[in-house]
Amino acid sequence: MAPLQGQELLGNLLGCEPDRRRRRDRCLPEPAVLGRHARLHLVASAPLRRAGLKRPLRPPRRHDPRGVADAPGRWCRISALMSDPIHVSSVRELSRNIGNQVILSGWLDNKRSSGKIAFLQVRCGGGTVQAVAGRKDVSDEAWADIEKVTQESTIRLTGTVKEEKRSPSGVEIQLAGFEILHLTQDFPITPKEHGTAFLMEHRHLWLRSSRQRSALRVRSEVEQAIRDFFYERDFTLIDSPILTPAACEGTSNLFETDYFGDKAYLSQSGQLYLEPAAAALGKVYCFGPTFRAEKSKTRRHLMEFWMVEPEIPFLEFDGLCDLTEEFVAYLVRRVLERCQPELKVLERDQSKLEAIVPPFPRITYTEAVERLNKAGNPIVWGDDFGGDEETILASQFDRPVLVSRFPAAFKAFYMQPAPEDDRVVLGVDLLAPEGYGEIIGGSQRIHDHDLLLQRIRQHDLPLEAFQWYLDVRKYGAYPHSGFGMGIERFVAWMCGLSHLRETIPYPRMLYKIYP
RNA sequence: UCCUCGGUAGCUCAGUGGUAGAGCGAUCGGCUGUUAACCGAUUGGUCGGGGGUUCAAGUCCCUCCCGAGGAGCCA
Repeated sequence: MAPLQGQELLGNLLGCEPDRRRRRDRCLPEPAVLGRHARLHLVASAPLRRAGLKRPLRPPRRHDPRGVADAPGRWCRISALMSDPIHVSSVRELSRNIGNQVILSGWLDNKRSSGKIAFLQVRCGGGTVQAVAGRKDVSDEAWADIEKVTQESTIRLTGTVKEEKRSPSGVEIQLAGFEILHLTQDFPITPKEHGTAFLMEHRHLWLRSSRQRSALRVRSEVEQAIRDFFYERDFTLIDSPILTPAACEGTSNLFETDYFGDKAYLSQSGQLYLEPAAAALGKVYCFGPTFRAEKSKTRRHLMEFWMVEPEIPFLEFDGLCDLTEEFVAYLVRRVLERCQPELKVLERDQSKLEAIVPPFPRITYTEAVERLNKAGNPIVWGDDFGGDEETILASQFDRPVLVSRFPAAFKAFYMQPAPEDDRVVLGVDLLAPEGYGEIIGGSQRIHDHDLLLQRIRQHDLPLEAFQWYLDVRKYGAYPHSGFGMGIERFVAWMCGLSHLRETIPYPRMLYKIYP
């Protein structure tokens, strides 16, 4: 129940008849949750006075910030002292405080003023609201402060909330008081344009801009949706280790660190650690940071990124493709449902996202090669796709396409060979539309001990480092499948951003680790 | 690592071998409904570093540094 504030507190408590002799009296719902700054003054109303009760009733919890008026059956009237403004910690709370006095602390986004009127754009709780002050509405001291306050200064303001069509948000605060908590000098990011190199040097301050705030809110929603998706389907979250003794897949470059005299590496995937856990707990997933020391210098790569990886026992390849499709459709729907303000700030073409509904087209690698050749791309069977190939393929569909059954030669060692043709493996990549490319890579894993051993040897991997991984095939082997999704690529797709660096608060890129 | 393009005021950028420029910001003044407010004035420079060609280099050449985009690799 939303706290009752200000004038709403005037009324009769607990389901009694409204006292119609006083216009402002109203009947409160039961139980009434009182706003933080409500001061209760309960007095016996006429029927109780007639019954002989003369002294005021004590309020249930006087000055309790979250007080509940819980005096069931009492026949009494509440009145509130209206002198204290209501503390507001986010501009989102303003729409239910129309007409009330509020007090709000935040940062000054921008200011526009003429000689005798000033408009302040105030950021509070991630959103912004316009505050307006006329010269005569505030004290001389407050007006002097309004005149000298600078962009990104910290301020505290008091005023009345009102609906106002001329305000960008439709709500406005008519200022009564204004106070500078900290006067900022020369905030580097001005309201005009800046280059990305400059903005990245000031990433810690760039976060305050509306587009960056929106992208990070979408990221937060996506991460919440991921956890909800797996929680609702009875998965257990397994936090895989970040420090690992050896390469998980052996192909990519790893960040090396010292581990008490031994070498250790930052994890590039949690999947291998998930497979033993799946034998213990059933459906599992991991979700955490991942590190690749590849010298990739493109808009689609970060050195540190977040990956979610589910692993499902007894799920075979077709079921994996179904899960991939269901997962992506769920996340897109959640973003559309809960991130409307953010998508509007980002000017995302939402019709492109609304089209992301099952079923997704599914083609094999061999079919993909044929399609590419028809489209004039000279790729031959056995080559891996590059960015161009992914874009051409994805552009042939209006929703993500699942490409499966790749040549074993360029895929990871643990992928299960296809039953009909052992030159290809049961791996699947999901290519997103609009040039966003590979979002998900998954596969059915080899569960036969001897075959996996053979693959480890073929890939020249250090056998001793994989003994524990082989144990999964030694003690109760089971078919299983899973996939990995890069959060930043997915968020970039949702937001329509061309570069991953804006989808993570502090991106780590080639040679760049500041701030 | 390779390829391409860049580096000029705090920021974004013009600049034809011949006097270093604009807009924004900042500072000062004006303006009672602004929407990246507007109007006037002021302020602001190691032209990325070094070397060379030239009477003269921001401009041409060499070299190094830094940045952006892409390739490979991948999510």
